[in-house]
Amino acid sequence: MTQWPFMDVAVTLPMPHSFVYAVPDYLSDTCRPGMRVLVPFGKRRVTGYILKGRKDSGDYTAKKILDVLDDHPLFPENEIPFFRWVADYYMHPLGETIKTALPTGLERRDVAHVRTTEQGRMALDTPGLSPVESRILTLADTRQGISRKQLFNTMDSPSLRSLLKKMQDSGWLSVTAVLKKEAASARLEKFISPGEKPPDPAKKLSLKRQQILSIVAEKKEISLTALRSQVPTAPRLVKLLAQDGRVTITQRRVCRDPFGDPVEPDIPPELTSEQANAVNTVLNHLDQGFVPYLLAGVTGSGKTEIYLRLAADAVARGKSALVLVPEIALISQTERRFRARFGEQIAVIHSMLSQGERLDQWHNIATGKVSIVIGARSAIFAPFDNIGIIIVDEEHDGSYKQENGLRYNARDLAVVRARMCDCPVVLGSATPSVQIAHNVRTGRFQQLDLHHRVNDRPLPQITLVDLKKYNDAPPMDRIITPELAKAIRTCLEAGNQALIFLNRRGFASFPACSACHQPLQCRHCDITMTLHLSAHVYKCHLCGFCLPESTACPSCGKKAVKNFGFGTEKIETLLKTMFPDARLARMDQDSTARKGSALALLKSIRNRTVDLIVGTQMLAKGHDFPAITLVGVICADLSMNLPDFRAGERTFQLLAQVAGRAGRGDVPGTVIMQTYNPDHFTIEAARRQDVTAFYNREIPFRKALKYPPFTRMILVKLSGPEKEAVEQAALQAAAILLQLKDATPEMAQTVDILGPIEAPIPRISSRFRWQLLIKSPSFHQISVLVQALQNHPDITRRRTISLGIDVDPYSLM
DNA sequence: CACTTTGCTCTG
DNA sequence: AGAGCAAAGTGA
Repeated sequence: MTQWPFMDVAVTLPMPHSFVYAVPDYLSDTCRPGMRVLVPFGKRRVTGYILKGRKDSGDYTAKKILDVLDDHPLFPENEIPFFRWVADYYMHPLGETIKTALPTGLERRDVAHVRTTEQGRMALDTPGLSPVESRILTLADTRQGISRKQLFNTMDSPSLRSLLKKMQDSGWLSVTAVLKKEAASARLEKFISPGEKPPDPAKKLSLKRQQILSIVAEKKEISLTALRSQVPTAPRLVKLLAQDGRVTITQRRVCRDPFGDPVEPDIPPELTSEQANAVNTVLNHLDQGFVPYLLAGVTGSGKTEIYLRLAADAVARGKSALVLVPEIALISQTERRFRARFGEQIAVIHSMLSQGERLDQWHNIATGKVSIVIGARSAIFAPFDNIGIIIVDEEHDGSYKQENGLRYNARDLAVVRARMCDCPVVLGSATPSVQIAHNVRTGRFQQLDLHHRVNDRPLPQITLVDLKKYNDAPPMDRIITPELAKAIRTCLEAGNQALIFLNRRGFASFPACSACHQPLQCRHCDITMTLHLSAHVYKCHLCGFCLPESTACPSCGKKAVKNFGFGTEKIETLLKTMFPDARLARMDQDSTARKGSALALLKSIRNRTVDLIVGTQMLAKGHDFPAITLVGVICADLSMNLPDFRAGERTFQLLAQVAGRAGRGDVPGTVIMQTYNPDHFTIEAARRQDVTAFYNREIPFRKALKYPPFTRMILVKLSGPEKEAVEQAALQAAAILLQLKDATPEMAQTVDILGPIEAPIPRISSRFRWQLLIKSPSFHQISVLVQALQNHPDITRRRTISLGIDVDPYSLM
């Protein structure tokens, strides 16, 4: 291997370009692209990623790499162009893009710490000390001191900077750089194997030692942890035995296993003719390299089996397969089926893994131990160097879009990465997004169809119930109408399961004061809080702020808060009184917060230890529960009136998906959908589960209003702690954009700048929010425009205002 | 004038 | 991002 004297390094800081570092001799054998390094950067040390070697340092005097933090690259060299593409497209610094792609907790950097000196401790007694000063001296009086940043956060005194300087100058405080360690690291374990020396009969061994030797002799090799479970004092004894040469101790990296109980291997079922067709179409066009497919298959048509076959084929070709799935709950199900087929050949990546588990999965991928990955959105960055196919299940799902930091869309990146790897990409959905359906119509995607459910099971019958006719009915009938109640009863009496869907968690979604008529607002955000009865609090769903159940109205001080509105918790209580004999479960963010509880709930549904399940959208998508014959939708219109051009699309998809949970077993399914808008085309299309009808209505609307897929958009979000400053910045940003736009006649024609407007939620976590929407049929135009804005001195200068750039926004909130 | 506060540059 | 420094404020 060529040894380079210098390296291009991307540091984990918001820097647009990479930096050159010198490789010290003692590291020249270890440094390779894809590894993390600790490098000096200005006055401190930060983590960087080696991009490539170079023979000279250019015009720079390169500083030396201080340390190499990996013994194996975290990503293959051929993934770097992909990272560059992502950084470029989403206008995010390269180093931070790579950091987002990698498992969390791998960063090391210097953090400035402030510590009280002996002199400072004595100064505490001096009179005339300001309360701020004594507070600092107290806070910083620990072994490590307190990080400068934390100090700035805890005390918002404006002149803190100069005060600290003064206190440092008088010798009360010392400032040191403390190297922050990785939060996640490899787990090392000791393994014991028989030693070189033959057992010495002259030397008498204790019973315990003999026991250890016999275990080790029998097992050939055993981990110290396993040995300790048999002989508690093993750690000490083993060390002594090793000194005598009777055992050998080796330390090795071990994998923290996130998999639960083993899965029985399955027998691949025979494909339906439709399934076989789809599989063969993809396989017959492998020689064409990159081909994007939309696998449009109705709910229950057996898309997963197609994924399994395609992945198997990729592995047989000596390549790897990347499978993206929207959420953890779904991963568990897909993971089971993949493990049943492929055994231990798979890795999983999702948010319910611990940092260490995620690192180990990543390591298994990067070192080629596995060739299939199943994961949520971030798995699109899996460090494979030889991808044979990329699959995106439930392509339409919004959870593929990351909504903070690097705002990427994993579904879109799947297509980009497939193009770079020159391999097919299959996006599957029963309710394809308007975007992808449009790509099929314009010939950019190939469509694979599954019109029939497996075993020709019928799609469920969907009945709409008009909620308007219950406007004057008792409250109970307005939430669970007599039609729905009757259907649940019939379902339960037949011994089947029913799923009740409401896309809103909590007990009461609209607490308001009966004295002053003000809704109960969050202190930090401009939204109404939600009552969570089981936790006895009102909770803000945006920032997590809580008020006790017994709170007085914040605006008038009277204890007169009444709980209007309803969520899943309330439905659960209602159903409990209506069907006291039914075994009831609720599945939403609150009931699945604990690790493993989501899995336990899904298991109880599959094992039929519950009859009636209330849930939010985490239950609506993708699951296969054969015993569910009834799906009840409490309110079909909830997501429809959001200020977002995709509200209709989302509503349609959600309703069609949730309906698809019914009738996946031998008994045909029924769906009762309660709605205030039974005549709306979105609801009507969902009732008939008619994707085409929905598009035919939706497409002209998108075209007329110049929305995607007919336009490209970038949403520019500005936020900051001061209302006026944010507004000023937004107006200025708009002026800059407008000027740039008008300077180019072509842009003046085609680019639309909407806003600036105050965001639909004007304040979240005490930050005020404004936004601008930039539209044009040409992505290049808006990209150039926003990049110019991002680099504009008037914008970069304002340090209290943060600029968020959302390319291809999914939500306009 | 002494001392803050703020803006700007630079980091290999 | 964060550190250092120069320039602009601020109050006598």
